[in-house]
Amino acid sequence: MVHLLSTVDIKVNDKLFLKNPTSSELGMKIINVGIALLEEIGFENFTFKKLAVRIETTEASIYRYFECKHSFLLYLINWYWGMIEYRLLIETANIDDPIRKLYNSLHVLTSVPNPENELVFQRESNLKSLAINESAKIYRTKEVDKENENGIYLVYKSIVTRVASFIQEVNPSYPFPAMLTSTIIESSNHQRFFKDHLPRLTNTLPDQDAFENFALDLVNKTLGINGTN
Amino acid sequence: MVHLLSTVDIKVNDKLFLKNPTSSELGMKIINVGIALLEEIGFENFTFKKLAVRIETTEASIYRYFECKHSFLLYLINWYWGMIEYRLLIETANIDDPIRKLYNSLHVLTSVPNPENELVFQRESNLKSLAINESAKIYRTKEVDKENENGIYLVYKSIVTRVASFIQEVNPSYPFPAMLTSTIIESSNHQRFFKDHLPRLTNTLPDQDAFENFALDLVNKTLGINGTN
DNA sequence: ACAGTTAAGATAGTGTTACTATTGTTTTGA
DNA sequence: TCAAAACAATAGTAACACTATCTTAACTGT
Repeated sequence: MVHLLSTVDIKVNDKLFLKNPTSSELGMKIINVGIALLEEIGFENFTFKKLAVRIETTEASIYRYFECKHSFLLYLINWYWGMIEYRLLIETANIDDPIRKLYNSLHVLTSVPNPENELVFQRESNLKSLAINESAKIYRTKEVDKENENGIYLVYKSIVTRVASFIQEVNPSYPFPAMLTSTIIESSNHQRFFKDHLPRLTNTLPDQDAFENFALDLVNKTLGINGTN
Repeated sequence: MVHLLSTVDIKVNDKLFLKNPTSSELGMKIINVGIALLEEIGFENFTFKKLAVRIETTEASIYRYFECKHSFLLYLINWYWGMIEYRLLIETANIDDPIRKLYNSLHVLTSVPNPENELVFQRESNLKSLAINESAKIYRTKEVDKENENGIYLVYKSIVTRVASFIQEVNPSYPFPAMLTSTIIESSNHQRFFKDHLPRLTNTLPDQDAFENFALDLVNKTLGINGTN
């Protein structure tokens, strides 16, 4: 057993790998250097060959861990979702006020973690970038239904279901809790992408995280919460 | 000159093609059969070779029109955006009430056109499917900044700016008009995708278009519109 | 200490993708 | 009717996405 990615172990659906990468040094290198390489050149230009060169191993060795680069990305995004779910659990534990639970959840879903500040998970901010830049590509494929049957999206669905249940506690008559939740998750990612690349599609506020404010305002007004944050 | 895609001609940024496909029979075949093939096998599995076989021409001939399959998809999505902008223009012309303009805009952005009902544009519903399934992939790449410099996203930005201006007419103090608009556009696409493939991420209403209702509710409450639709 | 297993490295090979280049034939429009 | 453009036919290349095989290194249990 080697040094882990973090103090808490995130379980990832075992259909996403051929051999568990957290079980070996090479596996960990694939993950860590893989995240960096994906960030650097993007999913389209990413190949196992390039990754193999960078970590001084061979394509064949990487293929012993992952079936293809699509599975690899799915694995990493699943890891990211697992992390979000874990943080959601912590940040809403022992809180009774449903509005507070919802606010804390929103923060977990929409904030960008500070790299200096990664207490529980290493590479949390790198995985966030990955989610912002690449996550939209993973399920918009012809294979989504098959993957879904294999349980690949369970964690994502569980996150949405959990936050949707907080929304229903806050406002039991609101008819679109899951839609609102998944819209905020997806929107968080693409608005952050827009901010960096297509700023006319978004709005910024001086010295503030505009998206967090946007999402909070949206939720408050949509659910009829009139308290001050 | 051959039979056009529609009665109104949509101008698409000429950096997206090498030779204008609307100017020839073969070009039109590439577009029409290309849309169908993309719908059938998805962007990942789509190749110019496969398209060439289906329309009984050669790869080389298709390459005379488009640089690569990414440009081809961008071209089609730009066509879609052009169509949306045109419909936006029509549906808000000669209307003074800003709320009505906004409602009509929302309908243009979020509704799925009936294939029987394509008055102005052929393939409008096919292009809508294409937008739902593939549009999220086009700008999440390392080339987005270069493309943006070439004006590829001008039409999308123009759509957002236009609807954002209606939002500001309705509620001048709302601080996130562009964010709200682009969130609704993107959300419309991914919620429709979720509905078909990952239904637990969304909500459905019996006998109604849940997303249109969700978006309308969102806008009404966010902007403080309290009239009945 | 040694045999057995497993992981990884090294190397090679295959079919497909994403193009580019060339040459010859047909179309068309001035 | 003649010149240019468009298209078809064919060939070729480098990279990509794998798969297979063989060897060496490392660790495991008795």
